[in-house]
Amino acid sequence: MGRGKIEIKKIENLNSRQVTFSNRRNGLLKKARELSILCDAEVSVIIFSTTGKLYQWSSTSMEDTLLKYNRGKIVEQHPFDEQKAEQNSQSVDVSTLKEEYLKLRAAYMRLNGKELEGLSFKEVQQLEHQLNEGILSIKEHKVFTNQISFS
Amino acid sequence: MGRGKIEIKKIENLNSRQVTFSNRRNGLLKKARELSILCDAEVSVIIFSTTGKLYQWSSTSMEDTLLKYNRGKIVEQHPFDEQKAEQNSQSVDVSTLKEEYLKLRAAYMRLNGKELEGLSFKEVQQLEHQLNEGILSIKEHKVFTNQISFS
DNA sequence: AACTATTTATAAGA
DNA sequence: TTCTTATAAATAGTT
Repeated sequence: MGRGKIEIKKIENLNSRQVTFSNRRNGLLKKARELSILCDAEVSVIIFSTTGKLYQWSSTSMEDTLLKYNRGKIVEQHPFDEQKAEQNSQSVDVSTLKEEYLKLRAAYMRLNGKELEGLSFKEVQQLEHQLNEGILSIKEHKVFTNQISFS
Repeated sequence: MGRGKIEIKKIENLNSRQVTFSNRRNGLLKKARELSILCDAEVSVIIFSTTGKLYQWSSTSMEDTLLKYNRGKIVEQHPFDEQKAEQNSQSVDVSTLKEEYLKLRAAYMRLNGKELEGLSFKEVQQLEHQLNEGILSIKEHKVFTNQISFS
C-alpha cells in the first residue's frame, strides 16, 4: 500500500526495515484497538523487535488476557482443581502457574488453620469437615499398613 | 476504508458487528503475519470474541512468546519451603516454580489423607498431629469470630 | 458471500 | 527521523 507493491519477505535493507517496522507496528496496534472497540472484543498484541524490545497493546490488562488464554491449560498432569483438568493442553505460562501455586498455598494454609480471615461460617465448617475426613483417612491408612506389616 | 467513513465506537447492529468482526479479525491477523515476516519480528495476537471464542496467531509458538513476555516479571517469592526463601532473587524460573507447586500439592494431598504411600510411621504420626493442630486452630477461630459477632 | 466506492495504510522519496 | 504523496490494500455499505 504505497508507492509500489512489495513482496512479503524479510526486508534486507536495515534502514527501510526499521522504518517499516515502526510504521506497520503502529498500524497493527491501531487496527487492534479499532477491532476491540468496534466489535466489543478482547484483543491483545505482543511484538518483540529483532533487538528484543517489547511493544504491546491490550484492550484489557495483558495479564487478564493471558490468564484467560491459559485458563484450563494448567498443569495438565497434576491438576489441583480437578475441574480444570483438560485434555489437550500443552502449554502453561508462568503467571498462570503462579496463580495456581498461590491458590494451592492458600488452601494449604487453611488446612493448617491459618489465614482464615474472610471465610464464611459455612466455609469454616466445610474446612473442619475436610480436616476430619483427612484424619479418618490417615487412621485407616495406619490400620491398613499395620495389617500389611503383621501379615 | 469503505463506502463511508465510520466512527470508532461499538457497532450496535449485531449482524454488521459480526461481519466486521470477521473481516477485521482476518485483516489484523494478516497484518500481524506481514509485520513478522517483513521485519523479522516476533508477533502474537490473541482475540476473544464477545461470545468467548478464541482466535489467535503467533509467529513462533504462542507459549514461547508468553514465556518471553513473562520472563523477569514473575514471582515476588511466596516460598512454600521457607528454607528456599532467598533474599535477593526477583524471578523464579518455571521449572523451579513447578517443582515447588508439585511439592506443595503433595503436602496438600497428604493433609487430605491421600497419597500416603511410602510415608514412615513417624511421618504419618506427624501428619496426624499437624491435622489436629489445624482443627484446634480452626476451633479457636470459630470461637474468636463468634466473640466478635456477639460483642 | 460477492461487489465496488471510498477510506486508510503505507512504500518510496525528500 | 519525520513529512509527503502516489498507490496498494482494507473494508463499509450494498447486492
